[in-house]
Amino acid sequence: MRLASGFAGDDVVAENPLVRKLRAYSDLDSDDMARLEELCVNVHCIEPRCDIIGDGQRPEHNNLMLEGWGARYKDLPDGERQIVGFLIPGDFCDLHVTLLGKMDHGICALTRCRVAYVPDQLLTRITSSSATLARAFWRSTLVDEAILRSWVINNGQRDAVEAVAHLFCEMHLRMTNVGLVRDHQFTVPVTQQDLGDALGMSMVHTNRALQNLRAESLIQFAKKELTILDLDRLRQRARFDPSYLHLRRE
Amino acid sequence: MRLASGFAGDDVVAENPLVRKLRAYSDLDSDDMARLEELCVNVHCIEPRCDIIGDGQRPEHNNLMLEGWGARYKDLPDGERQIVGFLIPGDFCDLHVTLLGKMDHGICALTRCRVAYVPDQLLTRITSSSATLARAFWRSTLVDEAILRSWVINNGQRDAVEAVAHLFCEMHLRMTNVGLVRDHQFTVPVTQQDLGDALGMSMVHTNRALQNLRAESLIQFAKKELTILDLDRLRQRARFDPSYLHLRRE
DNA sequence: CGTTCCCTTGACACCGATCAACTCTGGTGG
DNA sequence: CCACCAGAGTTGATCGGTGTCAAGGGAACG
Repeated sequence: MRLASGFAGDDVVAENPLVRKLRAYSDLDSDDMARLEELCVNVHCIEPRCDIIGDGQRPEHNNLMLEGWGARYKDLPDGERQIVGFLIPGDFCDLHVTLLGKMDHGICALTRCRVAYVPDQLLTRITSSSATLARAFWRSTLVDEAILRSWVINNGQRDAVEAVAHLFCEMHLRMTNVGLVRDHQFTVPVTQQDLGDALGMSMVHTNRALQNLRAESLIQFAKKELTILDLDRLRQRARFDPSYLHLRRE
Repeated sequence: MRLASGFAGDDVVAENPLVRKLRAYSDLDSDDMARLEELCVNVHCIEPRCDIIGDGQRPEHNNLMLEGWGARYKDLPDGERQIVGFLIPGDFCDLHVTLLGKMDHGICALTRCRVAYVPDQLLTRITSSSATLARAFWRSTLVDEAILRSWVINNGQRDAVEAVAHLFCEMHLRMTNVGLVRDHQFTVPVTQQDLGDALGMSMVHTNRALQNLRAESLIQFAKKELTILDLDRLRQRARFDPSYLHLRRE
């Protein structure tokens, strides 16, 4: 299977993104991988700027992102929107949220997305048939939590330029992890408004932080394509420590 | 069993805090509750300002807070500290983090704490013997994640006064949930420095935000005791919506 | 070829950081 | 009993980062 993302250059890249992602945390045998493929049969397309699942809804299945980017968001009473997470291929939107009942935030598509609807029973069947996979899912939720902690730090302790740089470093690793980075370049299909909503700053100031990073020759960012010109210096600028992502390489 | 916290007024309050907490999410039968009690046998005392588990350590057991307050924190290269979570009785410090290997943040005691060391095998044995408990643990980790999202919003979109008010509303509900609130009053054993570290603001400004809330007759806060004078107005001021905590009442 | 969305730039106001000094409290020891 | 001290809280003055407002530019698209 070859994804339409335009990055499918070799077999590894063309793999199922969920498989790619989980292999970063655990060794999977071919049975495990086959089981993961099973999860991705019921695939739907979502148009950009449409909700994959809205705030307050009760999901009937788990949404698994196969292609495209999404954003977790929360709309506030005063009309502001905070983005609390970006979703890329291989990410579950709402793993086990059926346990909680209602969603306490929404998830919307930033691009046209391909999303697999995974029934709860299928998920429980698969995790109970493979302890490895059960652990791999656990690990991925723990990493999601670690990412959230790093976002709290981002909004709390870093200035504008550091915050943008840090987010780019994080997305660079996560995208690499699912094989979507080529020559230090990858798609970041967000507007500067979205970036600001994620980092808790205004669009104007986000723009100036980006210009700052460009002026220092650390990145290029145009037409939703991000190129990292000097990874080491970018990470220094962001005070980025990749350990919270718990990837086996790095 | 009667906790030494000084709040043990009736039998319900005197219950194991873990039992109290999980009953907010799920119906537990007496077997389940007995199993939870089993988790709390190996209890240790931690002195204030000591690490319960340090950044980078590999935990050999799960730490369960039985009494006292703790803080998740991350020290940054420049000497700043960001607190990314408060731990109160009934909270697991590092549930399943053994799956990830190293801790990516530290947890320190804010007061003298009583902490149960729960071996991994015991935890897995108990969750596999009761589907209800397995689900209850899942739910509590999902709520932890929801709390983190609200902290991102706190640091991103709210001004100083709102942020403090929101944190107090959250702690009020969480403390109520484990029976540690009496007459709208409960212990919040943090310094204004700690508060600032949690909210991403300076101690001086935290102080001014507190004075603001006091001037509006919304709270009293002295000697680590917080009294909520007008819950409705405090929640309005904080734009607090309790649904993210997914408690069955509220 | 005009509309729309997104990016960019400048001016200005303000929130919150920083620095510094002072108070208050509780604890310790003479 | 008092002197001293350390930690926490409080206050005022000043500075800088960021938000806000407003206007203009550029690219994609029908």
